[in-house]
Amino acid sequence: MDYEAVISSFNDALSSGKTIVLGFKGKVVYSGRAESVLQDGDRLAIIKSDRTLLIHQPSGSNPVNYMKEGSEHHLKKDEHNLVLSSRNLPLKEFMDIYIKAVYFLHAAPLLDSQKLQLAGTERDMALMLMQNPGLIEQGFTPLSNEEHTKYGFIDVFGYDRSQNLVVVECKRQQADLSAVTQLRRYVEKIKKMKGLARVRGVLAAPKISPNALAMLTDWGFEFRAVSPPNYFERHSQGQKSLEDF
Amino acid sequence: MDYEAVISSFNDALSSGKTIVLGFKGKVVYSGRAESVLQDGDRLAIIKSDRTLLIHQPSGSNPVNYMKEGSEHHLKKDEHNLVLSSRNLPLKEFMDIYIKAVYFLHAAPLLDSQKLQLAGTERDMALMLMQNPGLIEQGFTPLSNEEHTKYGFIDVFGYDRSQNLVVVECKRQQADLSAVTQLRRYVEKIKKMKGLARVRGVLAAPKISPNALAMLTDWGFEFRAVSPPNYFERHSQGQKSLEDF
DNA sequence: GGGGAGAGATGCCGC
DNA sequence: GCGGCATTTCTCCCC
Repeated sequence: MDYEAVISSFNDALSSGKTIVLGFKGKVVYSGRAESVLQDGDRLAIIKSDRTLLIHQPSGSNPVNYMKEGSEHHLKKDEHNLVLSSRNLPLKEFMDIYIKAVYFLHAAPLLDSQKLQLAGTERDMALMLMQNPGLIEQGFTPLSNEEHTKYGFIDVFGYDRSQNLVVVECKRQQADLSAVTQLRRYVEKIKKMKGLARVRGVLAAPKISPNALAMLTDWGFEFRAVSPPNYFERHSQGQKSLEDF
Repeated sequence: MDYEAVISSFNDALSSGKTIVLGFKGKVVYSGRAESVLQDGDRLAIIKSDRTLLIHQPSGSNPVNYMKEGSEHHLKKDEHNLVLSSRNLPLKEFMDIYIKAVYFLHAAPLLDSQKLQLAGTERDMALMLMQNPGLIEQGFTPLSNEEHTKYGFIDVFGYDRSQNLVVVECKRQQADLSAVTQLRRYVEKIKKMKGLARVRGVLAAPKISPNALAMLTDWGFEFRAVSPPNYFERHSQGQKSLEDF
């Protein structure tokens, strides 16, 4: 591929805010929050309209290297090869890509103002428990959302039927040791703030790891098997599908 | 763009394990671990040789939607549009992309056997402290790696000059509340395993948040300002650069 | 802008 | 495969 033509197309695309996709063979060197070298291989470079740079290998879901939004990119010829230099001065991050071959270069002015609508998060799970407190236990009475925030980042917070305070920590997937220590931290915070000797801690998650369960029971806390709400599962039998949104 | 030609190119690329890049306008619907809808917009779809699918919007560093390695992908015509259906039956995940326009389609047989060489990780920081125990304090004696692993995932572990056990937790960036609770968990584990009343806990990080510092001192632990080793900074004044590797 | 915490987290290593 | 944990985590929310 003609390097002059590549540089020309690249600069044109960059200045007009197009999204650029480059298939190349080369080496990637990064220096910033850490340091890395990735020896020659075939990769995909993507420069977005916000000047984010992603380097993707032909497998795996994460980029092997990247530069954050607002970075500067310069493509230039260096002896026999192309070099793509990216820098982000405010973040003190630098990347150099030594390009040995260009397989393809494509640029298009992509426009997208949409945001992802997501259901089934931990927040949805907490809302579900506020609306169905019986999923924690009979007689559980959640406090309002206002009061909830007053005590910090506690997912669900309320009283059991004996007027004991209950702190509920939700996890949308299997709860681990850090979920237990997080719950413990919240319970201790409430005890201290309220001057109470007894505050119950409940961990609500679809499942829990054995070690986490051991630590949970050691600390006198409880586990409730609860899964996050799933819009599709709740509505699919009733004719409606996600696609209708 | 001719849809028949697109489908033909796509199927050919997919069956031969090429990496595919598709610039398109359309809607993305996902159902699996959660549920999501993303209304019409211009995006990039990437299918890697391991059949990972990434959907990227024209800004931001993370994919807005994705399907994991090993998913199946089928592109077909549906009335006036194209539909890319992806499914991963073992993971019970599904995605449908309703394509209103194809801006470009490119496929190339990318080959890459290299792994990223990364320096400046938390593990590197722990090794640095093992080799320079004075960074923790004078008289600190780390135990060997074998003994270290015996007690679990503790970063650095040793004795101070008064033969007190010291547990060191490293963070490569600012330490937060969860770093303190993690340290606390390790200290308690060692106390229990060894039957000791006193075990020191040290948090080594470049900095620490105010609340984390408060909790740390509440628990009688200590903070040491230590930054992860940075290969480039250590060698740049001595002529050598990362690029030489 | 910083702190705190979730994420459809992903990826790595160890058992 | 699961468990435990780091990540150049990234992203969002809220102060």
